[in-house]
Amino acid sequence: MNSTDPAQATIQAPCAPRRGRPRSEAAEQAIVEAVLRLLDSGTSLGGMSVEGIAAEAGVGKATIYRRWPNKDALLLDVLVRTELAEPEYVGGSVRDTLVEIMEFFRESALARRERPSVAAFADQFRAVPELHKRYHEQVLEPRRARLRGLLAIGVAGGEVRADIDLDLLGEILVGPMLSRTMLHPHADLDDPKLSATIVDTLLQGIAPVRSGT
Amino acid sequence: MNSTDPAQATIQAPCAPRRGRPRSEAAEQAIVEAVLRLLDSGTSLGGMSVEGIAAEAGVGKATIYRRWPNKDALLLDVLVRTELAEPEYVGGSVRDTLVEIMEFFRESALARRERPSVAAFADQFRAVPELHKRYHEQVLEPRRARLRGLLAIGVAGGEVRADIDLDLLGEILVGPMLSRTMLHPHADLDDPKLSATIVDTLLQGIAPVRSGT
Amino acid sequence: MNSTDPAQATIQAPCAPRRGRPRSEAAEQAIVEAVLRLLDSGTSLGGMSVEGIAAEAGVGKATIYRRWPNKDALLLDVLVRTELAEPEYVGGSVRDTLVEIMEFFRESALARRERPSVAAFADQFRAVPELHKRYHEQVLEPRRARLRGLLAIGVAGGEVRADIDLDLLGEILVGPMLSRTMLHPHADLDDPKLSATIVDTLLQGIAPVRSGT
Amino acid sequence: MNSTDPAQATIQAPCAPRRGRPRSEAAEQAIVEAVLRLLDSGTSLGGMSVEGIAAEAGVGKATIYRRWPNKDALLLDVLVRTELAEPEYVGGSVRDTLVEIMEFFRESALARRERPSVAAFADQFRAVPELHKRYHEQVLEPRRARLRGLLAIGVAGGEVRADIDLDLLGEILVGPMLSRTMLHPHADLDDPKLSATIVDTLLQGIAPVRSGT
DNA sequence: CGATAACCGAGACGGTACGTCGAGTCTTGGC
DNA sequence: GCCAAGACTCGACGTACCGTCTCGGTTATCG
Repeated sequence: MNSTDPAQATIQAPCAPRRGRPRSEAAEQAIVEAVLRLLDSGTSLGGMSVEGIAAEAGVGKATIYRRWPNKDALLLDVLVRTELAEPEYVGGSVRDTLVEIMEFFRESALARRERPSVAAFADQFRAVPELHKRYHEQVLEPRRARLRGLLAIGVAGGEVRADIDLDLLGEILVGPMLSRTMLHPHADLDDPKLSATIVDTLLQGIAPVRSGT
Repeated sequence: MNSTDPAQATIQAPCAPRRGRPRSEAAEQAIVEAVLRLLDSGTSLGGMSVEGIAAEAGVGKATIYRRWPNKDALLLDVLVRTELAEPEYVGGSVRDTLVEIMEFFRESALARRERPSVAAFADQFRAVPELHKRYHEQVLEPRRARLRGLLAIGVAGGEVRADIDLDLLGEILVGPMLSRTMLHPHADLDDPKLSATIVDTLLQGIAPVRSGT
Repeated sequence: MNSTDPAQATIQAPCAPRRGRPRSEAAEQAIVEAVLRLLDSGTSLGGMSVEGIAAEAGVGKATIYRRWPNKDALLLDVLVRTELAEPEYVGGSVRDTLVEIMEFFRESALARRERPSVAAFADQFRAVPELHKRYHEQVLEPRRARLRGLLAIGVAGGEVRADIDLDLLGEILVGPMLSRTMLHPHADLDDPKLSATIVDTLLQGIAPVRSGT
Repeated sequence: MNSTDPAQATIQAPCAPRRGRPRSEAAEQAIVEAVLRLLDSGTSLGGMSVEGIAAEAGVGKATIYRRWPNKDALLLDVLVRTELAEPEYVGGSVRDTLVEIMEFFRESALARRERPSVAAFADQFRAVPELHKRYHEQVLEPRRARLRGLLAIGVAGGEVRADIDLDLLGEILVGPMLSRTMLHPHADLDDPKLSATIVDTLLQGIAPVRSGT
């Protein structure tokens, strides 16, 4: 990822006009799929070029720039679109649901299509606030809200202590997955017990069982 | 950050020859300092160019490429070199030492010089294993070992449960700092109570104090 | 003049495509004129850089490389384009026409724009046959054919002996001009009688008038 | 051939110092031979680099620059040194001697070692007067003087007309060889009758035998 | 139904940076 | 003061992309 840096750019999803020939739905799809195909064929997100994408998609460069203001916006959009849909967590104890959530993160991280990874944008998030804003609004905040809701239920049901910052809790939970995605991209994510271990460790704490016991 | 991607590159610190005019120590320093100076003056890590660095350092491009195989290697090297030195954690309870460690991470993340941030490399770590290897060996693994040692003391002293994967524990601890650096680079890191909160949350667990007790 | 030597390069005049935005006629002209302007301002052909030309022309380097495969091809093309147009030699005796032709060569050699001189390519002609081929086809052969035609008329009209290799004759005639361009570039070319002297010397021979006379 | 052009450089043969260790004769020879060897192995004069020469000669670059002020000076020096020694023209008619001289030129042009050809310097002669001066003094002028002497004998003996500029005559004679070296480097030089043809053509003139006869 | 506005693929445009190479100079240790 | 080796600065090479701008041609919708 680079762009010439000046960190301006207004990141936005494709914006529609009103008159004349309408934009080709097919072209848009071809572009996104071309990115995915290139990713599959070994190109890293950062090593992607708009020219390459256009060629792979059989599309003119202008057709891309008509839809996204720049390369980063396109790539981030692909990232957002390929975010796995988080399942509805309906029944069960809060503990079990937390494990389910962690499993979702683990599988997301494993997913072949997860390759367009947030990692590629971490640096841009700092430099291009719009980029971060978009990802935050579309992915991070909804996820965080959902988690907060769940934990609130846990608090109400007595499964979770009431004096805890729920957002911080989310960050702690996500920590290991994030660490393995960002800092140790070759780390092992295959162990299906990982999620349960994390949740239980956090629930029980790491200090030996207290007092009277 | 980009490079032409092919993810080959042999990342290594400048390797010295033995015959002929020796490499100029001054030049090397000038280069690293030029990077830092550019960072200060607003250039983002990703927006840095070798040509700009050479100019700022008053050095020929070849002098840079003689020492590092490409831009990324140089930038990573600067990142490694500017990593704050982790203090010796000598006395006190394990809990207090953990808080100190977290404070170190928080301050690192805040530090002006932290701007050459890991975030810029997260994507490269996936694509260029040598890059990751170097960072892992020089920064991550030492840090992890230190943490493991400390937690082992905690286990021995009865402050930490014995049945926990210490590396995983490290990942959990670091989680919030990582999350705020990578995913929420504009997040608040100023609260000095944050470290204690995280450590204590983890020590006590988030489930209400357990029964019979 | 140098290039990295390997003497491959396919020298050709700018070749047009058929689809997409057509090549800018203006850019092409700007490039050639920039070369000429630089020549005027003192830069020697050999000391010319593509970067300098691009800058002077207000054009991207790629725009140059899109049209010519390398620096030498561009420079040769400029040389060919600035070759003075040989006048039509219509009336008069063959002797007078030969003098006219020699005058043309003399004036070409003198011409300000003659500065992009063949001399700069003499070495390349040996190493890069395509370069020579192009110059031969576009400049040398037409000139030689014209000369051959004229001399043939001379033979028919009894002004020139019939047993002479007309191409060799051409080489002999051109000799002094070539010598002064290549070996004695500071030699005197101002004497307007030079051409007549050469032609008459050659017509009459250098041996004293023969026999009966 | 290029150099950064500024056409200054003081061209001179290796100039000796006075104190300390004397210059290695062997090194000098190794350098010249390295150039010749590179020429043999296909490198063109223009495509030669000082670094390559130094490597081929097993010599430091400084050792070269201690002897010649720059690349062109070295190359010209090699050119001058490899100039074939012109034979003594002792007996026979002036016509026969002229043919011998032309043969010498033809063989020089053919000679394997003639590859370090004047052609490579034609452009530099214009831009770097010192370069031309040296070649002129060491090669061209002696040759011209010898020719002038011979022709003077011819005039005295009645073989050559008295009213002719002898230097111009030399240029006319050399013309075809020069043309074939410079403009038609792939031209045929194998015909041993060529020299006689040129000389006789010039002696007799190209106009039909004159009147009264 | 014909005009017209916005689309489309292709590819050229001015730029910036890449990583490499070479020129001519400087600096080691060693003879 | 020489030597080989190889550093140094500088500047150009030819390539690759960026984001923009034309081309000629196509396709919906409006008048």
